Amino acid sequence: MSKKDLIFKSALMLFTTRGFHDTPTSEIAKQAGVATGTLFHYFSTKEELINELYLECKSTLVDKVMEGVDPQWDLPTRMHKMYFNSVLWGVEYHDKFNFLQQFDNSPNISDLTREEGYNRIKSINWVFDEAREAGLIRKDHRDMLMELVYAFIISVVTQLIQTKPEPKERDELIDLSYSILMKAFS
Amino acid sequence: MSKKDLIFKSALMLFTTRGFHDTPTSEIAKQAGVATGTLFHYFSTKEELINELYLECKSTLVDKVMEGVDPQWDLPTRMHKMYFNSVLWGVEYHDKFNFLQQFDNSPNISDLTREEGYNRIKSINWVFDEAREAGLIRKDHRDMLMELVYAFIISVVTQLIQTKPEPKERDELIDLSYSILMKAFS
DNA sequence: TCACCATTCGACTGATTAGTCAATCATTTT
DNA sequence: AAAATGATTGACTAATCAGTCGAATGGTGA
Repeated sequence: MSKKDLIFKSALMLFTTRGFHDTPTSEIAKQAGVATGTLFHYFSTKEELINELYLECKSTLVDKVMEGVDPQWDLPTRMHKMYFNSVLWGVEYHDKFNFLQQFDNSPNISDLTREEGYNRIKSINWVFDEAREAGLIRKDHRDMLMELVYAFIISVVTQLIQTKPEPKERDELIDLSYSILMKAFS
Repeated sequence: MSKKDLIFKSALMLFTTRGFHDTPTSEIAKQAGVATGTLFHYFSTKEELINELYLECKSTLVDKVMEGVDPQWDLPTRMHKMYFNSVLWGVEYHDKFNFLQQFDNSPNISDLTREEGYNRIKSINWVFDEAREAGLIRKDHRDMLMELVYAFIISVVTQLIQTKPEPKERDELIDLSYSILMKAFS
């Protein structure tokens, strides 16, 4: 693992457990096994570090959600796969999941970064609009419904992290929650 | 307004906009119009200040959610009223709403305070147990429903704060989200 | 061999911060 | 009116932190 990645990993862990301003750069460097000078060689400020970390998380999010999704598939199949991937991402990368939950609306992330982050996950939102057009979910109040769908996913992930079921039962729960989602939002 | 309340008010604003560790006590005192010594006369440490602030927020939360809820009403009526009150609380007191969202899981709040905060909102959680007893939801879904309700409330409040609709449309949106929520669990 | 540059190091600095303290000021009690 | 209690002040200090800098290292190509 490169020094840069070691710094990312260390910062991710420390920022989520101690918060941004209560995590000294010296501690990030120490946990990463590098000198502070090295940290500032890769990231000119602590702010830049957290902003890049934020984008890195958003990128792996969209990668995982889109993984194995064939554009040729019909809409319901793609939606189901993406929903499944979303929840699995939250469970498998729950350190990144936590980080995004904590810092998505934090003042440490610049407006520019937030905008760039929004661009990176745009492709996920497209399918939502497609589903509305196709009449799979109700048409009114687009933005609020989207928020509610995300809220739904977040609570499923939180629940799975707390109960830690076996893979088989876990997958069944995700499928169950998906059918509930589709029923509730149609 | 007492000096203590002025300090509370100033700290609430600064903690939510700048974060705990990026808010100097000197700045809290300045915005409150008092000397730093006065702040430390009322709160022996900065930690104590945020912990007391946390409990204060929890208390006004439970007051608002339970406002006008008659124990004589049947369960669905009470649940609907409480859901409505929760969202309205988030909109009306959105500084406190933001604060709790940011600091509910922050390491700055001590375990003792969190426990005390949990005690204060206990009466809200009872209604979930009641719903389970009454067979309104499946027994193993209690925690899941709770997570989902909280996640829903957060996204509805966030949405309402962003779009600032008229009271009539606002109430419609709250009811829409509530009906989706209920559909998910029926 | 040597020049070059990216990488790495960690001691160091200037700035900032939480909390102290000794001194007033205000109010109530005796 | 004297004494006591509590509220308020802000200059001060010891500690901490983000970011700097000059030196050391090692790889690459001429």
